[in-house]
Amino acid sequence: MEPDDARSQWIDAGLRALRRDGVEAVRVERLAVDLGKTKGSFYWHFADRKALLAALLEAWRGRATQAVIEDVESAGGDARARLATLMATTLAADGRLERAMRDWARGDAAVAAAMAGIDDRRLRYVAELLVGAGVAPADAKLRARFAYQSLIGRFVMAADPPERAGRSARSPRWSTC
Amino acid sequence: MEPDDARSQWIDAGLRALRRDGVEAVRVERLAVDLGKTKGSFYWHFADRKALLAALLEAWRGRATQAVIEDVESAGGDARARLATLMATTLAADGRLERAMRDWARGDAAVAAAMAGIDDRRLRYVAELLVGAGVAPADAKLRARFAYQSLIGRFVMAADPPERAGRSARSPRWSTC
DNA sequence: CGCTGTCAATACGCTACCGTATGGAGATGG
DNA sequence: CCATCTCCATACGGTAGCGTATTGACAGCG
Repeated sequence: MEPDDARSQWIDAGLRALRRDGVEAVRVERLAVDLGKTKGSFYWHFADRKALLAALLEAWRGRATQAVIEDVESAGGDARARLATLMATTLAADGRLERAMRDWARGDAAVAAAMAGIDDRRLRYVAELLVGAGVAPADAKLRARFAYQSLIGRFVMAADPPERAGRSARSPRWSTC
Repeated sequence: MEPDDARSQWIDAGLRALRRDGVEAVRVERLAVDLGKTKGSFYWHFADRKALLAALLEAWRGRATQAVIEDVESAGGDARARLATLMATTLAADGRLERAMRDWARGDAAVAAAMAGIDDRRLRYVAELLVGAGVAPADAKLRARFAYQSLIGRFVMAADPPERAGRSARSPRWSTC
């Protein structure tokens, strides 16, 4: 977990490549050039390219949901406030990695399963917040799904994903839909 | 345009590969095997792989928007009915090609531009239908965007895209959101 | 000083592709 | 009958990338 660990360097470089150009760009020899190392190092730390990809998936999974939820929870406030925090956080987030992961999920069952789990977790969290904000439980699931899908759609549609769009005022009025 | 035209066969095979496994899977020699031909044929009909990809983009662009809109328009009914038709049609559609195109758009400016144009066209159509259904023009754009994004999100999220889900009853109540 | 474990560089073979060059079969017209 | 045009097959050279094998640098330790 030490940041100067060579293995972590490979993983970081892999995540950068994944974020920038998708899974197909995660190439052992390219990362080696990026890091100023050679394949000899890589194959010391990883069995093969597949092992690196697995590590990337795992690294991302840890940060994908837990971090955001914890941030929102720690920010406090009532359900409505936390919902706003969540939306602001998510809308301001960089969707590139998310997008690359989703691309990757098509064609890799393990990644697809991880994505499905993460989607489910996020959906349950949003629905829970909605219920806390006074939405009828039956409607909450539907609305959560609708809102979440719209968010994903936004990320996927964006030619150049938000990346830190600055103003978040242009966003739809989530809480009123 | 004749369906038994050899060039069209290459394009169809390319679209199949694109749909199944994304742009990266559109490989000249693979398609050649699929078609029981060889590269000699391919390079007779296309200058290079890039030319095939351009043809794929063009082929898809023709069918992506125009066809759906024409279908809905020809089905008739008032704006509300046409909106329902559109939703039913789109929800029942196979999103794999759509998804592959969107993946492809990240990393290819021309594809991204085409996608943006298509998104815009669809959005304007949905907004127009919403206005016809009595929604205030100012709200129509917002709602159209929200609904459309949600649709894209649905396609992208689906681990195994609808493909022809049979029942479309489980879908959210679009017209009431 | 040797020994050993850790990490990295170099060199190699292999596969999957791309694009080109060339030849050849079959039709069609003079 | 031959000339030409269309369409495809075969053969080739080149590149990118994977994974392996081998060697070396360096540190800690006995």
